[in-house]
Amino acid sequence: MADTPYAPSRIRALPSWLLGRAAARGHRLVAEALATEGMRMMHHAVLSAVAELGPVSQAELGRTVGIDPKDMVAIVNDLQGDGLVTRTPDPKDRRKNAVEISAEGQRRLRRTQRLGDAANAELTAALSDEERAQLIALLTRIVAPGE
Amino acid sequence: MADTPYAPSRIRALPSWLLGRAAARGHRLVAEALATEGMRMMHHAVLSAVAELGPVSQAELGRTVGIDPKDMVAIVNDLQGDGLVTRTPDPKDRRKNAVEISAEGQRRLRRTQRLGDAANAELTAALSDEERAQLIALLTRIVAPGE
DNA sequence: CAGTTTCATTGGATGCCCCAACGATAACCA
DNA sequence: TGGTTATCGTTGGGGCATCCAATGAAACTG
Repeated sequence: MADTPYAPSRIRALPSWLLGRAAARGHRLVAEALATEGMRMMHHAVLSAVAELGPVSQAELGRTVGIDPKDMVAIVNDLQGDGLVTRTPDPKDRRKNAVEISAEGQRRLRRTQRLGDAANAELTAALSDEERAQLIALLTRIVAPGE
Repeated sequence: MADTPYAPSRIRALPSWLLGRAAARGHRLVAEALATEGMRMMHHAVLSAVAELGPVSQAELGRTVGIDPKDMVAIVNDLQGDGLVTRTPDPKDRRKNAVEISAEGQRRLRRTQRLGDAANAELTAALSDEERAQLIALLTRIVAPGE
């Protein structure tokens, strides 16, 4: 301990630290890319989930994307205000809103998906295809440790 | 595109998304561990950097750890209030504060380092030693793309 | 010596996460 | 059936981390 007086920071070698830094860079790159279409990351994630799940309740959207119901209200409000999704009462369960993507939402989603992919390509530009696949596999196991 | 109607979310396979999720889990694990010593992540990081760099200005600390000067003021205030660091005016440059770790700060740092290491072990528990080293290497290249 | 830069500090804004409550509705179960 | 429990959307509030702008003091530059 005392014999390593000026060792390079232990913290910088910790997975939690590296993950935080890498995530920050990824967030910045993606956010900047999406901003050119006036979209934010969580809005894009929700829009993508809506496109994928079809008519879906806000609660299920929140579980899928990992967003607090409180924040989901604001996001769906924004998406609806921009005409990207529709929010209609579910006739089968009148508690729920059936959130569905609109035609303009699909067009917007195609553009933002391209932007997101490009940002991710830049994020992992230093990696080969094989290394990128390795990283994704390792991260997946860290994110869902029990599954 | 149209032939994958219910494909699992594209977003969940993006490095930026996985990094965000993994970083969130790492942050949660480390923060919970450090909380048992009444410390927060950034406080621990700054304390570790102070121990490593010796008497150092807040600005250099901020550059090392990647913290906004505004936040550094509050963190050093807390660390000083807990008697973990000392903040004395630098005689050579009266703009700077010379931040230095105290004896109690070193004791605290030893404990929080153990806690941080344990949390990181839990974070990467699903990985073998070799995979953990791979992950660290890949993340390092993502964090510092040009270097 | 004048202009520029750095430093510590303050102020303010934003985004994400968590907890609590509410009225309406649905599901469960005895 | 009726009474309890759970879910849904929504509103409210708070904590925490990150970021940008500005300021006065001090140092550096040419």
